[in-house]
Amino acid sequence: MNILVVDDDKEIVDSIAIFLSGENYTVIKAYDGIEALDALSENDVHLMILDIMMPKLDGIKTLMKLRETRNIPVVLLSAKSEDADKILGLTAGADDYVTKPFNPSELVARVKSQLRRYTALGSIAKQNEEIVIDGLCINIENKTVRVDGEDIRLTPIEYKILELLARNRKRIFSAEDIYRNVWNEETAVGDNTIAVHIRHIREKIEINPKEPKYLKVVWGIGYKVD
Amino acid sequence: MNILVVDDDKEIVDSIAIFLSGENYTVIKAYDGIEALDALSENDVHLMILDIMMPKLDGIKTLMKLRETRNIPVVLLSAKSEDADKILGLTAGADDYVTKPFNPSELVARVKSQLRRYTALGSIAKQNEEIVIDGLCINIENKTVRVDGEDIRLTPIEYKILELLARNRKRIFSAEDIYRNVWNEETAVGDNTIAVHIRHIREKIEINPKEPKYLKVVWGIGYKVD
DNA sequence: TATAATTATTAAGAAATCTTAAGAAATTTC
DNA sequence: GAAATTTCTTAAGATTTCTTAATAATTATA
Repeated sequence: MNILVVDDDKEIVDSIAIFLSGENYTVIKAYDGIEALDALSENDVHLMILDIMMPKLDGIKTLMKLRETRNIPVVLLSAKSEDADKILGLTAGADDYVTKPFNPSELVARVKSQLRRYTALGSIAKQNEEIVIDGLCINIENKTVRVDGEDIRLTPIEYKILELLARNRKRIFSAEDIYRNVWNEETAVGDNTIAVHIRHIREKIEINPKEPKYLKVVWGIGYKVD
Repeated sequence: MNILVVDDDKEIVDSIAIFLSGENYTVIKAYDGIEALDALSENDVHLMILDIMMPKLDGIKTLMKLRETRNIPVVLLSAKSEDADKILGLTAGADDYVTKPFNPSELVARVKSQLRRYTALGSIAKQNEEIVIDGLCINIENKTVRVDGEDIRLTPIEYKILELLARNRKRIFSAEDIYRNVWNEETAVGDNTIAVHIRHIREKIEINPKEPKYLKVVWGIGYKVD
């Protein structure tokens, strides 16, 4: 679970990070609203702890901006314990409100409580999303693939590559693009590794791998599904 | 939306009721833990506001009893503002904690916040009595499992894991997912616990654990029942 | 057409993941 | 408080998946 901690006071961010890390959460740090929004778009954040008073973009505005697109739990932090502020924050779409100075264990307990509900059974409102391209059918939720009604067994990496390409139909991905998206790392793997995976996927989903119907190569650029 | 308000102080219950009614919520009242549990079984309650210090059955015990079967949001009320109590309450499965004396508008804001999340995620819990998957039959109410008509004895954790997977048929749960749902905690690194429990469950419910019919592995991702 | 560049194929060893077993630690039961 | 049960830890063995490397085939271009 990835938690984004946002406060312009680096000491506070660091101390919160220590407590959360102790509970095996991954912590991402940001020091103002702009940085927070950047971090949100670049990472798979599951919960945000957000200070209200910050330079550039304050917590409430950041929260409202976030709520335009995302629904993750947000715990507001503030020095003010004015009821009016709490109400404003909660009305703006926060899930909880903690006033400074706070007991770190209480904050951790509140984080757990929010995550418990958010990730609880079936709560993650995943609709049964499917990508269908001719006879190729990818079920995102169950991570299953069918071709002409027949179930296909893909390995985790094979599946991720196929989902990436199918999700972005007609877009061309270089080997490097695929690597970055699937492995989430910088260190490059041997450059024909991708080719090998592509071959394996083709072997499984194509009638005739020599003349791929789904997974096509674009010479000198990369691969695509169209 | 129906809100159950529980406090042994009738004045408090009444004043909360006035504020909630003003927001068009329907209020159900109870004055101790026993009454609360009765009210819960007799009404379609969507959220509970629960005082901690009460005669007969205190708030924490009431909450724990509730959590055995239901998942509605619970806001704890307490005169103590001790952090230890907050943590205990939140750990026991509460969704929020408000200390007396409180600003009624803040309480209403927190109620709204909880309901927003609860209803947004479509958590209206369907409590199916039984899950049947071929010869596997799980009775949710009695927490019993039968395979081909024969009773199977599972330990509490084993049962919870199986129910989780069976309730969400075909959905794949990583070890981390299972951990979060069953233990309400994050996984420690290098943990093999889930694998061992899976093995034990298979030993009990599968004819041939080597070729599981119900509890299947999805390599590199997790486990599922389908 | 010859040549260089890129992609495809294959097989095998390396790495990661899962299974199994056995015993220790914690909890519950009697 | 001892025994039984349940849960967790550890580690070796089995299986699956990933990567590498060497070679073949294809495409573009000079």
